[in-house]
Formats: sequence, C-alpha cells, structure tokens
Amino acid sequence: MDAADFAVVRRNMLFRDLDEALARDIVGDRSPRAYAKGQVLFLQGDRVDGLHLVVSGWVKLYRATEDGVDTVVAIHGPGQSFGEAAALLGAPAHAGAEAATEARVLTIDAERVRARLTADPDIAFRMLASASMHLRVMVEELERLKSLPATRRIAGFLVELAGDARGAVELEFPYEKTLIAGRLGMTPESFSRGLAKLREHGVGVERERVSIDRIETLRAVARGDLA
Amino acid sequence: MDAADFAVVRRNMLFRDLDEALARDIVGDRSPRAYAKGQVLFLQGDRVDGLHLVVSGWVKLYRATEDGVDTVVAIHGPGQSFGEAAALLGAPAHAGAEAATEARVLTIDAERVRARLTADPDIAFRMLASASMHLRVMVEELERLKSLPATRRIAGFLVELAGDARGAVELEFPYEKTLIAGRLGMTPESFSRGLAKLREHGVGVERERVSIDRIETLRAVARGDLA
DNA sequence: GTCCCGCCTTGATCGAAGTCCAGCCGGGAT
DNA sequence: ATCCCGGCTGGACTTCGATCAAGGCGGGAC
Repeated sequence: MDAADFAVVRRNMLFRDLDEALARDIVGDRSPRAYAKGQVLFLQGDRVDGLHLVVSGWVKLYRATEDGVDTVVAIHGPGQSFGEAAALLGAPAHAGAEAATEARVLTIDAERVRARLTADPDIAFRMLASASMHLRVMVEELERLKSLPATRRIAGFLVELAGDARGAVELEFPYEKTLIAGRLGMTPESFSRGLAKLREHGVGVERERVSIDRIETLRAVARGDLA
Repeated sequence: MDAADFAVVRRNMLFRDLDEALARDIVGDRSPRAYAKGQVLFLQGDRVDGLHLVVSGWVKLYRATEDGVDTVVAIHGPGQSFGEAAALLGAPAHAGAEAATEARVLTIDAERVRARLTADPDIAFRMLASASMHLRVMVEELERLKSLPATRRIAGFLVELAGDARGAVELEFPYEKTLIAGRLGMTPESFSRGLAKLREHGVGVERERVSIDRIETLRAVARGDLA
C-alpha cells in the first residue's frame, strides 16, 4: 500500500490518533482491493470477514425489504469504514455492501484487530468512537427524514458536500442522482424537482457539475430560515 | 439494589453473558434513581457522567432542531441502556434524555467501566455489541420511516410490543400516544386515524388498553401482505 | 456515422399525511 | 359536585411527494 493510500486510512476515526507503528501493524500487508461499479462486497446476512475501509470511490450499504425494493441505508466515501462491529463480533451483516462507483476498499483482518485489542485497550475506545459516530450520523439522518421537506434535505446534502467552504462553490455529484435521491429518502423525480427549486437560491446544475453562488444561502435553506 | 432490579440489569446486552461477580463489580454499590415523568436526565450537549440503564419505566431520547421542535430519536425501556459510548469517551450527548413515564434508571460510573475494561477486554466486545445493536435498531427505524405508510408503521409497533405472543393479545400502550406518534415519525392525528383503520384488522383500542384478535393478522399488515 | 439504452428531467394526476379546528372524555384541583 | 386542562378523536382542507407517462440527452456498441 502506498503512502497516499495510507494517508487516507489515517483519516479514519479508528486510526486517526493511533500510533503510526501500531496503525501499520494492524493494517498489516493488506492492500486495497479494486471493485468495479456495481460489484458486491458482501450481502445482507453474510458473515463479514473484516473491517472495511474505503480508500477511494463510494460504497453503498443497502437493505432489501421483503417486497424486493431496497433502501439505501448509508453511503461511505474515502476514509470511512463500515462493518467494524459485525466483523469483530462475527455477526451477520445487517446490510449489504456494493460499490456505488469504481472503488478501492481495504479489508482489515478482524482477527488481527482482535489480537491487538487485548494488547491495547485503547483500540477498543477508538472502535467505540467509530461506532458512536456512525450512530450519530444515523440519528441525524433519521431526524432529517422525519419531517424535513425535500428541498431542505437536498440543500443539506449539498452543504455537506461543500464542507466548510465559503462563498461561491463548484462541486460535482459523487455518484448518480438516482442513488443520492435514494439516500435522501425520495424518488429521483422529487430530487430533480428539488434541485430545480434550488435554482432560485443560486444553485446551477449541469449534468454532474454543481455551481453554488453563495454556500451561505444554501446553509440558510438547509436550516429552514429561507423558503 | 435488590435482586429483581439486578435481574433487569442482566437482561442488558452489556451484562447478559458477563460473569456474575464481574457484573456486580461494575455496577458497584449504585442504586437506580427514580425520576418523575418529564424529569430530565441530561440535555443534548451535556457531558454524560455515566452509562444509563433503564430498570423500570421509559426514557425518551430527543433532539432539538433549530426551530425549537424536538424529534424523538428513541425510547428505551427496562433492560435497555443508552449513552454508553458518549459516557465512555467523555463526548457530549448527541441527544437529550427525559423520563417519558415514571422511571428508575441506574447510572453506572464510566470511570469504573473504563478501569475494568483494561483488565478484561471482553467488556469492550460487549459494548461494541451493544452499540452495534443500537445501530441496527436505528437502521431499521430509518428503513421504516423511509417509505412505509403510517398504518404499517403502527402495525409494526404493535407487533413489537406484543413480542412473540400468538393469537389474541391484550396489551397497553407504555406511554402517551402523542409520544408514540412522535417516535413513529407522524402526528398524533395520523396515529389516531391509523389505529382507527386497524380496527378492520381486529384491533380494538380503549384508552391505553389494546386488544388484538389475531396478532398474526397484524404481522401480515406490518409486512405489507395485507392492505 | 446510427441506434439504443440509461439516466435524467418535466408535466399531469392522485393519494397519503400534515395542519387547523372543534368537540369529547377523564382526572385532578378546588 | 363543578370546572379546567391535557390528551385524544375525527372532520375539512391543503400540500407535498409518489406514480404514471412522455420526451431529451449523452455515451457506448456496432
């Protein structure tokens, strides 16, 4: 694994403030594996063999409901990990994972982590922190979905993408709009209409390119201060 | 703390398969504290002093959105714990906690758990399991909210309350309908109408008493097999 | 090049749930 | 007992988003 990849790994909660040597030791000689778009990492109910950490690209987690429709539960990008708890506990995955774009994902051997864990309980704290963060994100998502109108949810998504940028922002959608719509809990049609409505707040969309005149305006929309 | 209370504690994920002596040791000499309905355990953003475990009654976790409305994130009953990760990490709570009914809650000192954790890494696994379960519940809730019609969500709630009972079931709502409605992500009015619609599937409601002719029928409704 | 297929957009319609409102009922206080 | 008050129910109306349906556009296969 090269230095650039390792830098991404270190952005993850689990490894962020971990001792460099220990971090390398845990990763071992594993290298990220490349997945084609649409390729399945594991299915819902599968026993997960290790912790997954996205190095590049995006991976979607989804659950199949009885009637065949699947709902997107989360989408993870570079530096984000998933399936930690399931892997460590040897429990079946409660969601399936599939590459949403071309992606490279590092799989870290659960057994190896477990071994290091008994040696250094601090690792356990990090894993808890990681799980806790997932929980927080989930809760926020839930809160958003509970009542916010589509336009606000979309504005929120764009704001998240923009990070802490100021003023005019140019960015591009990381994956298909259909998928974004699913993640935001709406149909592609509603997503499209919502984006159209955001035009009056200085948002321009052309294919996957998005230009935002003033990100602050959008933040206001996301907060609900602006219609 | 008496034996009955301790039995409830042991139903919790964290303590379920833990060695009896160790479990008692972790709890220490703490006793459950009684809270009146509406009393606040901690506020969103507070530093949490310990793990909370509900012994009796119900505690709601809620988040205040900017516009003053709060959304109910989760409601925990006997044997369920919350705030584990926050307490252990010393992070601020991402939700506030308030007694939804009269409730008794055991607060377990985080420092004490942390100390035991270095001694027995197995505890870390249990905490992860606990966090992971919370996550799963959250994910399922999210999935439900994403698309299911009100009636199905209500049916699902009743089924959950009924546990694995069969045939005719009598039960009562654990807390106000308004609160249940909030948890299910709908208004009290919608909840009321939804319950009314369930009458045609053999559900009778009188104040907080609910009588279900055949729980299996309700399971079918929750699954979507029945309109 | 042309054709086709997915993805996206837009329009029209419909239904489910939210809002606003009025009335009911039961419990607690006086 | 009577009066409130809070929680619940149900009606009327409205609004948001899903569904159905019809194109547009671009990219890949040939």
